[in-house]
Amino acid sequence: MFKIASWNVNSLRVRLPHVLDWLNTAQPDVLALQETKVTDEDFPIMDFQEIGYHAVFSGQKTYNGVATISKSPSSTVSTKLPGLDDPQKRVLATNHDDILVLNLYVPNGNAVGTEKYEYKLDWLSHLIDYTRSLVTEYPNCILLGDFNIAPTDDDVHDPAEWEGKILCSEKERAAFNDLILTGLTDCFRLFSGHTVNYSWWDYRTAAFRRNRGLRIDHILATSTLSSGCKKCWIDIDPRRLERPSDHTPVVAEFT
DNA sequence: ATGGTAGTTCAACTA
Repeated sequence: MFKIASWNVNSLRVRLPHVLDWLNTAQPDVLALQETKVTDEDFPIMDFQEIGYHAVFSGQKTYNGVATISKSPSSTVSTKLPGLDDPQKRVLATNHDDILVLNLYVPNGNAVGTEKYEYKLDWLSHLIDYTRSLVTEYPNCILLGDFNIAPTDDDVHDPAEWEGKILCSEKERAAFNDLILTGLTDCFRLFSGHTVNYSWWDYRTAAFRRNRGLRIDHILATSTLSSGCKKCWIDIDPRRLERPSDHTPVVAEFT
C-alpha cells in the first residue's frame, strides 16, 4: 500500500504543528506541500526527521515554495518546468522507488484577462509539455498539488456565481483537460459518494462555515497506478483547527 | 461592484 497526500499549507512556519500532527496521524508515505513560503536554508528539516520523515524542498521568501515529505529518502529530479525561465518556486519532481512524484503549485491567475492569468496559462502549457515527456519516461507518475483549477461545475459550490471566473474559466479547464489527456486520471473522480467535495474555502466571507468551497487540489496518476487506486478523499479535519490553512489535504491510496 | 481574511513584512503584495 502506498499512501500519498497533497496540502497547500499557506506558510509552513505557521502551519508546522498542524502538518506534524497530521503526519503522525495519517502516516502517508509521501506528503506534497505547497506555499511553504520558506527559503531552503530555513526549512525545518529536523522537525520532520524527529517524526521519521525525510524532506526535499524548493522554496523562496514570502511567496510560493514546495516541499515533498516522505518516509523513505528521495532525490530531486527537477525543480523547474523545462523551457520556462521562472524565479517562482512552484515545481518539485522527486523519485520514490519506481514512482515519479511531481509536486505542483500552479499559479493562481488573479483574474481572467490579467497579466497573471496569461502567466498561468503559459505556465500550464509548459506543464503539459513536461508531463507528456514525463509519462513517456516514467510509467508510474503522480502529479499532485494546488492546481488552482476547479475542473468541472461539480467541483464548485455555486457554478453560476463562479462561471467564467478565475479557477473556473474555460481556458483553465481546457488546460486541465489537456493535462489529463497526456495519460492521467483524476483519482478523486474514480469514486462517487464523497462526503467532502471541496479542498479550499476562501478565508473571506466565512466561506468554510457556509461550505462555499472549490475542489482545486488534485491527485492525478498514470493508468498503471490509477488502476490500483483504492481510495481518494479530502480530509476536512485540518480545516476545522484553530488558525487553519485555507486548503485541506487530499489523500489517495494505491495498492 | 466592492470587500471581506490571512501571511509576510512593515506598505503593499499575493491569494
